[in-house]
Amino acid sequence: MAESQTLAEKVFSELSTAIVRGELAPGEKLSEQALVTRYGGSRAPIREAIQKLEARNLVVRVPHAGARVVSLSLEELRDIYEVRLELESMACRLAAERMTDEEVADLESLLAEHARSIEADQGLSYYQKSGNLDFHYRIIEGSKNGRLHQMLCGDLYHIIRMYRYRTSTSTERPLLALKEHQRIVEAIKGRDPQLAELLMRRHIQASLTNLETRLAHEA
Amino acid sequence: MAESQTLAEKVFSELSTAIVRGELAPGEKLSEQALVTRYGGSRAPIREAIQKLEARNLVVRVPHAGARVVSLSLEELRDIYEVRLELESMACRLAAERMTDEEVADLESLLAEHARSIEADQGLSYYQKSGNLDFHYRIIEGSKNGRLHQMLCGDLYHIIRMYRYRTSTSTERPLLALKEHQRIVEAIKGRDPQLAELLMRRHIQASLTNLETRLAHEA
DNA sequence: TTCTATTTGATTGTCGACAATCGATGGCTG
DNA sequence: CAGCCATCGATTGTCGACAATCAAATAGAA
Repeated sequence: MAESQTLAEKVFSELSTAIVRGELAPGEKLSEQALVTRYGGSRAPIREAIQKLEARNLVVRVPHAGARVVSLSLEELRDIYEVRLELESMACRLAAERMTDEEVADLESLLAEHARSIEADQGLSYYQKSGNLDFHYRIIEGSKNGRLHQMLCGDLYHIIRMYRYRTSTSTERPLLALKEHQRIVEAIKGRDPQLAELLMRRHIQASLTNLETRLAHEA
Repeated sequence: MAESQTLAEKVFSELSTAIVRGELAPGEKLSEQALVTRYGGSRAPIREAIQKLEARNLVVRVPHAGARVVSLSLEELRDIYEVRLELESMACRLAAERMTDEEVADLESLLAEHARSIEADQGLSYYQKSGNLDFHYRIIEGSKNGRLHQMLCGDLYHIIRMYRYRTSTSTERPLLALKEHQRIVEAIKGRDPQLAELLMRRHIQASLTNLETRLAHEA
């Protein structure tokens, strides 16, 4: 059933996950010939896949010189986080205004589930990976702004996740994060856009400083 | 000297300006064959150009069905403006923090020039077109955030300009806009990020409501 | 007549080969 | 020996043709 997608899209999605997972190191060159022998097909769909990756800012392509996996400097990473901080705070404010009561209830039950899985000391890794993303994702969707959703989920998140893989080994602070999440949902439930925005801003800023210290230690 | 650019890029830039200028109507189909006969070359570079246009959200491509010039609904246009409002206000805040004194001085002289050209009742159209863009562009650059610059200038502005062409005939309010610009620069010069952000937010919001009423009248 | 199934036409996706360009290796000159 | 230039190899950009897919027009049955 999933065979209706074009070959270029399949290669694109495989390459995309490979880059995000770190299987292709930042700065590594993507030779069209090599990709042909690996993924099969001809050069045309591979080129198209590479262009799609370029559109998502996962690779950089320079004419007549080929494509390389993007390699961000600390300044560029900070720039991205700065933009994400602003956009996601905005999304949270809009979500407090526009989410339906049902969506808010669903969000609450999601957090309750997270609390249980943490309390049982199970699935800590789950919460770090998917759970955290689920929470943020729902709020972004709750903003009811398609372009905002596209920019955050389509463009920024892939890059952020790509750089998280290298640094996400250190012990997260799931309990603290969960509490922050609960307060945010509370603000949304109370239909307090300004408070919701402020709490989300602080929440992301915390994770930003967290990442910065880790990157500083690494470098 | 400018012949080192690849054919695909040339077609891309020509198509890009054609779309922004409205020579290609929204929703119009872009047949690869037709583009080949018009711009020359083969289908390969044309396909690449179309994909680049898709990356900038100027066309939408559905597999096996071809590419069409993007046609935004009122909701989508509102979404875009909502995001632009937030990002450019953010840029203004950052500019107040990070612009060098020299850049601020240049911005002041630019506004003085605008004031002269308006006072002389000359170049009103110039001010509407390039002048306004120049002002916003410099502030975005002053934010010293490359990603922010890319998102605003690379992705959002083309679409916004595309829809301005159809509605920019009504008499703008250049005098009022100039005054708002001057106040913004004053805030930046005073190194007051919060005020600068607030003023820019109001400034863009005004132009947004302006556009909305015009679109409503048109539809 | 109207709805459905089919065929047809055109458009897009894919392929393999050729030409243009860039980076590297090696030789020549000072 | 250092530095510049030419040649070579490899990679990318471009081309024309073929195969797969979709949309419309046509024919047939209820």
